[in-house]
Amino acid sequence: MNSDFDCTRVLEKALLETSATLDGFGDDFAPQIRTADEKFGDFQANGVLPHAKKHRGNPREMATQLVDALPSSQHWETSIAGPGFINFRLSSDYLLGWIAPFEDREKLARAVASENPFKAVLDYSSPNTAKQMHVGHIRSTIIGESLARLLAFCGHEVTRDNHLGDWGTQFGILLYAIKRQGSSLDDLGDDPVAELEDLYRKGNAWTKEDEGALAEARGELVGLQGGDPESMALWERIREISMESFQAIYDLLGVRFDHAHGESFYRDRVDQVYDSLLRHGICEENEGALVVFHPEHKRFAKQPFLVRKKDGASNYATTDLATLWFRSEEWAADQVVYVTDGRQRDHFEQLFLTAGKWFAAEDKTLPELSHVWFGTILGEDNKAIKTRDGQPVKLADLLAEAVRRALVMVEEKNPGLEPAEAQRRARIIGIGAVKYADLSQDRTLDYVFSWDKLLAMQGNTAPYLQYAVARISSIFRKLEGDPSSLMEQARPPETEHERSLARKLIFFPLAIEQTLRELKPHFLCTYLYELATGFSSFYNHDKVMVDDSREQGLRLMLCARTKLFLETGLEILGIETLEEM
RNA sequence: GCGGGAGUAGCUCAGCUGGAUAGAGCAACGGCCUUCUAAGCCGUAGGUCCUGGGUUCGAAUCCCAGCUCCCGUGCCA
Repeated sequence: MNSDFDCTRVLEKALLETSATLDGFGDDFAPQIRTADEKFGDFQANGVLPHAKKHRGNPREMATQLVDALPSSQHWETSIAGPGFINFRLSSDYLLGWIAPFEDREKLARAVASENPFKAVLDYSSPNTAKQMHVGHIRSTIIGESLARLLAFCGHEVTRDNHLGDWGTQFGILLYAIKRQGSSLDDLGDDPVAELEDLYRKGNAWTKEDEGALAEARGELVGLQGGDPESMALWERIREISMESFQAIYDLLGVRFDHAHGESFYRDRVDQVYDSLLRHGICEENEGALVVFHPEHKRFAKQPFLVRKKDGASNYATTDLATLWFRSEEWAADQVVYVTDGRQRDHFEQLFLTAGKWFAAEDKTLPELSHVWFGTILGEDNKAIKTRDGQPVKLADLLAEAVRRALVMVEEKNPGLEPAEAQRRARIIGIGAVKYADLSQDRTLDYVFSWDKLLAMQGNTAPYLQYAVARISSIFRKLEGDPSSLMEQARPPETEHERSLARKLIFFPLAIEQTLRELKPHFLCTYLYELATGFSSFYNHDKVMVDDSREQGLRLMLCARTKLFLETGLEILGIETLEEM
């Protein structure tokens, strides 16, 4: 990130350069620049207080000493308040100077670009084949996509991998059910994946009540794993059918992957994992299974990480290790981000510990590993939505309902709009609403599924942000004259709302940094919402179409920059915008 | 049992890792459309930040104890 882009860095640098010249300050001073309450200023430095405590000084005196020594600047005014806060109020000229250069996406992207770009692999969505996606799958897909876009926007090289659950014991039962029922996979009706799910349920019931059926299902699994051509062909077809149904949802969501190397992709690579772990003495045999213990860890010293079941089969620990190896070896990943449910935290902690030892033993550099976990979507009973009992809402149905509700509003507000255009707007608004509803909440929190929560279109929602963008577009449509030549004449912000909006704009880098640091999109959502409220307030108080060309120039510039930041931020969230709503 | 997450306005949630008088949205109430899109703006009301201690200039945030809910804890992922 460009160092002038983030004002906190500019102020921090100024304070540090000054404090270094002062006798009493020492070299351990941390300015702690934060955004300030608007009534105090734009930024504040809190660092003098703890610093004074540490050095047994008087904080107010030390703050005074520091501020007095600070070279006078045309860019900001300083003041000292309370026990020793240093407040900075940026000058109007500085605000204008900061905002003016961001004429387009390119200039913004260049300011954001990381000095140290790396290769990141994002592992997200990851549904199970032969099953429909339901609301429980929405979080990984949406959060993962958003983080992929964020990393890419910050200049990193991103590989998106859909780690499908396409291999495992369930296929024995499913193949058995298909053969017993004599089903044709090419004639499963309108909703083939629902049909597959149904077949699995039947198969499951049969194997539970009948020993013979269970044995046959196991036989099917062995056959599949042994590469039996007929079984393999069925399995392939199941994968295709599933991918088609997933793809319809991904298309609607605007999600795309570079790869979909599911678990099956690694089925021939797991033996190498056992061999290597055994050779290095990382795993051991225990109760017939191969397990990894971590004696140095208080919990995982006793709680094993199973890498091979006692029947000799691999499990997800094995494939995850093989997958990580592949991503490191073949894709040269510097970072791997896993976006999954929080209930898998133990698994990933053990995976990371094991991988650390394994890579070290193999003398390989371990990529930086991040488990980006999220809370569970709960049913009305406060329990996790389960596929088994009670049908969870299908993801396709949720999205369809979102579009339907948005269409009602679009038609109400634009009577006579062409149906195709109304449909297009409804899709962008409805899907945006669903995505934003999920992304705007801290991902680690559970929430209870609610149509009204996910499909809200008023207040802190995607449509509100999209609406701000649409209103700005409308201004530029109606403008007579050349916007760029008007903007060149812009005077500095003066009115309360001009200043307030400009101030919101300069916080953009902070929001990006915070979101990136924590890999939590809700920080960006909060920022964009505040930017949009700042704009709405400005819009209602200060008319853009005014006679004074310098005043109009500034207001147009504020509109243009707000639009760019909102569009860019929404694009990172995976939310489309509209010229007209 | 052990480990983890959560508890903030009637409801849903923020609160930038210890800062100034705790903020939004929804719901409620009252204003604002012959003026750039009212999916909006302005205002009013609403709080023992689960409870009790502690640490200090200063705590929703940190430490201890307790209460409630949720999750994980060897062959699912």
